[in-house]
Amino acid sequence: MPVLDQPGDPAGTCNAPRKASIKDIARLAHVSHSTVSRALSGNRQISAETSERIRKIAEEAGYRASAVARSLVIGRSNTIGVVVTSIADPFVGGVVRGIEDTAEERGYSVFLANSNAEPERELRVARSFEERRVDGIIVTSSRVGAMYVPLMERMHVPVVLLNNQHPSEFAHSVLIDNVQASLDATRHLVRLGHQRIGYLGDRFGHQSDTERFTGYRRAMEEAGLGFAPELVVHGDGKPEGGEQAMARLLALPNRPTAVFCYNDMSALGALGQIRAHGLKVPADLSVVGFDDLYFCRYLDPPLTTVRQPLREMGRMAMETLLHIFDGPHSTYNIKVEGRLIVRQSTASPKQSR
Amino acid sequence: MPVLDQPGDPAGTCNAPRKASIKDIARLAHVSHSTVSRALSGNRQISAETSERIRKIAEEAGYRASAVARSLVIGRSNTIGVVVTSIADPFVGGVVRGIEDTAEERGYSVFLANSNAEPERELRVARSFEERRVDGIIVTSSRVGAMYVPLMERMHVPVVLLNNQHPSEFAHSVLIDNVQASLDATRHLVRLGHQRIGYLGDRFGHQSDTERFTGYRRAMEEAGLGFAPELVVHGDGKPEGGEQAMARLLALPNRPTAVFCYNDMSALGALGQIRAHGLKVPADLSVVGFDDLYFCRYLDPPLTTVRQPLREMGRMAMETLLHIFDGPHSTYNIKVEGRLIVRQSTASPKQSR
DNA sequence: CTGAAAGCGCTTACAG
DNA sequence: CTGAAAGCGCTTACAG
Repeated sequence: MPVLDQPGDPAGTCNAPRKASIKDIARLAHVSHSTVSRALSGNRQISAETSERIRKIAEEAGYRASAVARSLVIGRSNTIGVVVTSIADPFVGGVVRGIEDTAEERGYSVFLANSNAEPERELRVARSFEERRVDGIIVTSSRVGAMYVPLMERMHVPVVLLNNQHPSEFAHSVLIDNVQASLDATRHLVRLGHQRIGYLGDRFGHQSDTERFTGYRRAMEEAGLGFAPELVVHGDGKPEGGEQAMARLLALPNRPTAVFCYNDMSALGALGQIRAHGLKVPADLSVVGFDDLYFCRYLDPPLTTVRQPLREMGRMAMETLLHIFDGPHSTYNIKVEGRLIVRQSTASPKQSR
Repeated sequence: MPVLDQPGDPAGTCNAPRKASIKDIARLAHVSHSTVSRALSGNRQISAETSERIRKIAEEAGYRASAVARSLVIGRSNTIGVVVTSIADPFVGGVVRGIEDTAEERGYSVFLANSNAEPERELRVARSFEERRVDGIIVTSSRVGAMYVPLMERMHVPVVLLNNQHPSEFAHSVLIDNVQASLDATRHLVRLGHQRIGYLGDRFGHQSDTERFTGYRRAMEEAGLGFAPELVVHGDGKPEGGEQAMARLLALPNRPTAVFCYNDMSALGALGQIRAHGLKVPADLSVVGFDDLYFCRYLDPPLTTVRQPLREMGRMAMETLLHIFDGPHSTYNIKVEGRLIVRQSTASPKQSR
């Protein structure tokens, strides 16, 4: 087994000796480092035997090419940056899984960063991605998607917005058809006979919230049920906010018989609050969520919700990036269909008399 | 505003023009690129006015230093690699949040990769991290923690194992005191008066499963309840597996009155199965989980479980890495205390006569 | 206080 | 088929 000489560290005292470089392998193989580079990158000009010999030597020496040196030379890093609000959010987790799976298959590494929905941190993250020379960026659920436009113009790096959208030459997007999905969800409640239907939204003004509210309102109006502002409350997209918002709905003198929630996390909190008030779902109140997170079918009662294909959406976002990498790009705005999954949290309202 | 000349792309036709480099700034500022480098890195030798002037020019030119070039020179990348089974797993999400928050504070970027619990993919990921020249690696819930030892010896990069452990000069670990925690959990059930207590484990042989089983068994024996092999079943750490394993317990002629589950995800499936059999929790069966994922307190009934401080554990893993980076390192084996959170899914068994 | 030079570990025209 | 040379964008001794 070939041994590298470690100049300056003869006794191996230094606990982080230099890693083998292409030059070390060249010396070991008695060829130039250019030849090593070619052999290892599968250049077919190098004779098969030389290639094989070099490859074996490199293997035995534990040589691993430096992606950082290569990136510097070729002007691409084969990395992408993913910025999420919080990776602890199960929606985000599903999406990132799809992104990373696809990236890994295609030889890309992914940088992950949480913005915690703080614009200032999101800016820091964007700057760091820029310094890292990522080849592309995927952003989920940003409230400052517009921020990326100048960034992209300077970086000349494509950005895919997931779960929100911004019209721009550089910003691509993957998102669910929120209006249609929430139209479906609300119509489902209407069809069951509900007349007072609440909307439990998100107070942060995400585009997805606006669109889901639009679908809700449209369904109400087309059913001739009008629009009652007191039936619209806002949480924070998390269980805690759902709890509080639901409390406001329950405090109403004439409370709704059904609630459509912005997302499953909000619905989780809403369900807890309903239970705390001694009410039953769906007997007293029907509840619909959005996302179809993994826990929905295990709740009691199992939650009716709109399924978003999270992994698939993540995959699409990454594939969009890949398309843009190897070709002249138009702007991609991919719209995914949601699907209403009816479970036992929705039923016809009790007869009131 | 200074303008860079873009040699070879006069018309700006190329859609990815070269980013400004230190040389461009040097030309604009009429100084050497060494001076630019020093000014921008805050070297105090450069006169304040020159520094300020250069900084302003760089800012206006939209200059962003290349972390990849810097990494090559300084021999550190200021990145870490995180390998997880699946980022869609809520346990993992919590931990990674803690890791990334800490990394970001300290100027480190994080590479994230899913292993999907496939040893072969885990190997690919490790190789890719090696090529990326990450400064450290954090691995959660690996079943092949031992695999990292040769890798680390070659890379000379510290590895922190989270939620599993391997004795080695290079492998550090952060994990909960599983034996104690499951001792607490099982004793809680014993104290409530349960005698037939099941253990719903994980079939993949994670170290954490072995340890939790040990705590369970010890508690059973110290209570003089002995050990009944038919009361031990195995899921897959996910709701589906929990469902199936629970079905086997419920099919027993003399079924248990309480079940301690390996984790909350398994418990979620178990609860669904219990309900499907028309049984009530806790009246017919008490259930205890492990992890205290965010949904536990919103279940019906809210789940008694052992809280693991996920974010905090992630933070500790990253801090361990940071300690090792700047000092001579001993081996860190950090043990965290779990805490039993008693909710309404556990109660005394019904009197059988 | 500033500059010229060397070098980090690769890739890739350009010769031969 | 292989090598010598240049260069990617930085940092940092070494001079002055």
